[in-house]
Amino acid sequence: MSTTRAPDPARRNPHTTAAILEAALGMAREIGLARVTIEGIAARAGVGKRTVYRWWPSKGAVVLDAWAQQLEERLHRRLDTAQTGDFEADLKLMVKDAWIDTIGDTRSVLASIVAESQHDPDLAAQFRQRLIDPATALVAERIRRAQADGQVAADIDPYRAIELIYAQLYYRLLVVRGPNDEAYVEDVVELAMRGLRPTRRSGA
Amino acid sequence: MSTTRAPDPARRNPHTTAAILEAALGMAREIGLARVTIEGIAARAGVGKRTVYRWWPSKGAVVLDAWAQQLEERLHRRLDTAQTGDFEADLKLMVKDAWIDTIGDTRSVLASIVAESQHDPDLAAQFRQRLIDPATALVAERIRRAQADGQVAADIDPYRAIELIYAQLYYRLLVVRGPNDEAYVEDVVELAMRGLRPTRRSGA
Amino acid sequence: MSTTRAPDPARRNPHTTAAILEAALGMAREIGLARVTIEGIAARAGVGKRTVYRWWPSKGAVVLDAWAQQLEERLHRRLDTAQTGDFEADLKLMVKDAWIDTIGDTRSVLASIVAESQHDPDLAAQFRQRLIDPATALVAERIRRAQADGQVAADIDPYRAIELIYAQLYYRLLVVRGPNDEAYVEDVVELAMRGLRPTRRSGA
Amino acid sequence: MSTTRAPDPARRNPHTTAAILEAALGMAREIGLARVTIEGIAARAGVGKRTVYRWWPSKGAVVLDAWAQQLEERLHRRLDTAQTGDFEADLKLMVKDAWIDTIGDTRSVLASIVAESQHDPDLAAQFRQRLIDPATALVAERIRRAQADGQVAADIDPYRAIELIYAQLYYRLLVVRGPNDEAYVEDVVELAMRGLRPTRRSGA
DNA sequence: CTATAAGCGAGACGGTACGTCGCGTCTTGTA
DNA sequence: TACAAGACGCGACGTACCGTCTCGCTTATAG
Repeated sequence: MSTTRAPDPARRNPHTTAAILEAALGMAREIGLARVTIEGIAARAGVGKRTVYRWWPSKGAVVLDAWAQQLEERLHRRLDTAQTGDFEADLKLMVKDAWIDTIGDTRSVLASIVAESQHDPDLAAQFRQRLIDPATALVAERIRRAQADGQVAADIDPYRAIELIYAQLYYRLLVVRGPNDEAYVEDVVELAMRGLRPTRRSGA
Repeated sequence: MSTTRAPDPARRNPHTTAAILEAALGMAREIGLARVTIEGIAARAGVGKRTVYRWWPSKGAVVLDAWAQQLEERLHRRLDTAQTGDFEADLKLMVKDAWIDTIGDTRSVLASIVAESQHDPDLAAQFRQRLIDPATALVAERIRRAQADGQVAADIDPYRAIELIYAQLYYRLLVVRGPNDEAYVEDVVELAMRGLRPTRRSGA
Repeated sequence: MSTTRAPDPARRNPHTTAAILEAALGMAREIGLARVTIEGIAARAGVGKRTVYRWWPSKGAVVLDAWAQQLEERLHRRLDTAQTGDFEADLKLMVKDAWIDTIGDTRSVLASIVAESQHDPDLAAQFRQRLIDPATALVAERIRRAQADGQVAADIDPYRAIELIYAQLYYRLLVVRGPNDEAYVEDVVELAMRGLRPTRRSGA
Repeated sequence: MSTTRAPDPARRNPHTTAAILEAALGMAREIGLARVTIEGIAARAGVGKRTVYRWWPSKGAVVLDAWAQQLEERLHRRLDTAQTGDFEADLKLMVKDAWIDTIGDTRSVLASIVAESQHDPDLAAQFRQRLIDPATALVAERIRRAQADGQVAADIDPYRAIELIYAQLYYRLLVVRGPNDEAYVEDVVELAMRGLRPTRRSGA
């Protein structure tokens, strides 16, 4: 009974889809998401505006889609292989891989997606679902192992531990100036670890 | 020799200024900064658009100005009076005052100003200058005293300590869902304090 | 290679076009072309400004278009049927038809289009092409026949003869006050005819 | 009891006045009256807008004032000295003096003042009073003498005769393209004279 | 010989309209 | 039915001038 019929994904043209995603991500990196427009994406992809609107609800969604896809390609190389016995070392590896190697040169895209999602709850949800949640789950698992090992205090909520680390990175990305490089990631993890380690004297 | 002359602040009409700031902040709270327009601000303030553009470069700047001014009025009530001997207690008081009592009900304005500042470096600079820096300076001073007291490890950079706390608050505001209330502030400070206290073993 | 593509006339919406033309002419008659605005036309036609700008370069062009179209509808009724044997009588009929019956109540629109065309060469060209030239051609033909008949001196340029007549009408319209009615048209033609008739004595 | 007092002409600053008139005329000649603005005049004259509005009601009035003043300076050289016995020759001299020598290079200013006066009745009145009427009176006098001489038919209204001539010049200025030079002035007068001369047969 | 009322420069102000951009919906024609 | 193309109604952009106003400064009589 709906007036506007839902599009049929089976008939979706993959070349068109790829062209749109590439145009969107390219423009976001070149001029910033804020200055990207759907008209611009469509023109650059050689596509009608209608076609963009058919498959995505907003420019943020297109760019998130394109960007997340690129991240996923970069991602599955390492992460779960980073499994030495030393939790702090592993943590540094995991965070560096995610923040430096994977996100790396597209940090401004990340920043503008977070910005955009402040007034677009759907985008915010998509963002968390596609980026925050998977990354978090992976690290949470490792933290739980570290708690079993006794390398992390048992009374700490793994998700709060993750917040403690990522919050610092996002804070530098979004709020204050300052380096956000490999050395900083190490510092971030070290500062966090001070609070995560079991209190030694407690057992004495 | 300049084509566009700078306006003379001495001739600025204070009633007009106040009307614009009030309109801007009101609209930002009601419909969100993203949907605020300069046209709308001007209309609501009963003012020509030109008058807004004469004194502010962007809608973000107007809203930041209005909001910061409101915060400053709320602010000078407590902050520096929060001086018991217990650093952790003081810290909780200071952060609660800033985050709950002062910012409190205008958190969405804060979020959208940070969002806007992702593609507006001037706004970002203004934001840091008017909000981040003063709040930071105050807390940094207290941390230094706590280091002298031995309540905070001497090898910690006070600014990193502040980041450790505020980053958590901003992370919940901007990136992940979750309560951001008084109880959370306490938790944030407690988690941070775990890492800030001097390592007991060092003296042994 | 062109930045701004030309719009495709085939996709022009005829209802929209008609609404714009009607609005434009209506406003020009009611408040005068000088106080007509494109914004106003668009609003009255229930149309976006963009749509007006897409098809016409200026408000003068819209009004000229609307007005000329109306004149053309009024026109094809008579003009060429005015063919008695008496040239002066025919001339009076033709000019009255054009100036009184056709232009008649829209004289102020004519005046303001001429005014506007003083600083808009494109409009001036359009105006001549759509109004002056066709009217002139028709009368010129009749004058040539009168010259063959011996009712008009053979050594006179038909276009100068037409100027002699129309110039008087436009002069009253644009420059000096005074009636510009049916009686005046007769007077204008009579005064012109004094100079157009063959010099009688020449043959004696 | 009037709220806004009339300005006192005795206290008017002649330097200011001159600067405004010069700026206005200069701009009208350079960019056309249509693109002249009161703001522009004031800026170029180094004068406050208020001062312009104090003494003139519109930009058209300023430019007319400046232009008429210049014409008056140029004018009193000849006109009434053009008094040979031959009316046609005198007429040519008078019209050439007015149209070629006096108005000459400022014809576009004349055109735009006539244009402007289509929607500004005050300007229209000023224009006729300062330019049309004096020029007309002078020629009318000479025509009356020619009627007494028998060089012009007695049954012709001198003002209609003047219209017959000037209308042709204004028509070329305002409505159609074509030369408007010395040769054309001669042609205009000659064509008009065909109709103005007494009908020879009348005496038979 | 002051003082008080212009004229004047400067330009802020509330407005209206400009001409442009991008939105999201729509229609048309092609494959 | 997906798609390229783009017209359309709409709302906002940032700018230009409008004509009025308020501010100090200067200038020129009138007390």
